[in-house]
Amino acid sequence: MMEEVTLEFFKRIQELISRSVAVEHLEVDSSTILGALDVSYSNGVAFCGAVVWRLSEEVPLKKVVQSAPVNYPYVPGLLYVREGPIMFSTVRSLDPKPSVLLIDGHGLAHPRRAGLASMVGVLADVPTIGVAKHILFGDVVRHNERELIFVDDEPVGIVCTGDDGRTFYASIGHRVDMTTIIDLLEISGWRYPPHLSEAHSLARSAAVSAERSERA
DNA sequence: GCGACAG
DNA sequence: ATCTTGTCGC
Repeated sequence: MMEEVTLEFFKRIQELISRSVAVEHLEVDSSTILGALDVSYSNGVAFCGAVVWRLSEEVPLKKVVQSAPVNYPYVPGLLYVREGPIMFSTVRSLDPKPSVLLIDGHGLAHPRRAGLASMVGVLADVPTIGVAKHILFGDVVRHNERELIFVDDEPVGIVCTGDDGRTFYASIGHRVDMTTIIDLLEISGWRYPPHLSEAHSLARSAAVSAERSERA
């Protein structure tokens, strides 16, 4: 558990960074370079898996894994403290630089409007979209045929249910708008982004192989 | 005070 | 997230 003063400190940073979040339209087409990030853990070490794709292709352009010791516990609302640093480092190592990043977590659908996706997006100056498996904050409202997530009476995300019945939550991270998110989900057939599934298995397998070499 | 709570 | 146990499908 973190000290109260430490929690307040990290929350204050979040509030300031949230003011720098830009909501603007980003065009996505077949030439878009899409990146996906996820983190796995093993024995106190975090492994960040990153996969880069050309939206028009079915095979990733590049796969990268970075690892670093875990320095902070998971605290709801402060995931960025735990996963932000290694994601930030991994994003900077990406070449080519993705035109937009999918990040495992929320963006503006957050009590301080600055989830992991927004924090990484602003700090790395890269467009980001947060994609989480569970809701953290915001009001889900039916709007025509879709379920939108509202924060401060503003639509910041959308609730989706893939063909497999699994629900996920996509929200604005940085430098994208709802149209960008909807366009991207449309292209993916409204199912959980396979790019993130790939990043997850990449990070997980890195963690598992690290466990094996440690036991040996 | 109690329940909720990304990963 | 991770760990553990049990069931299902290829």
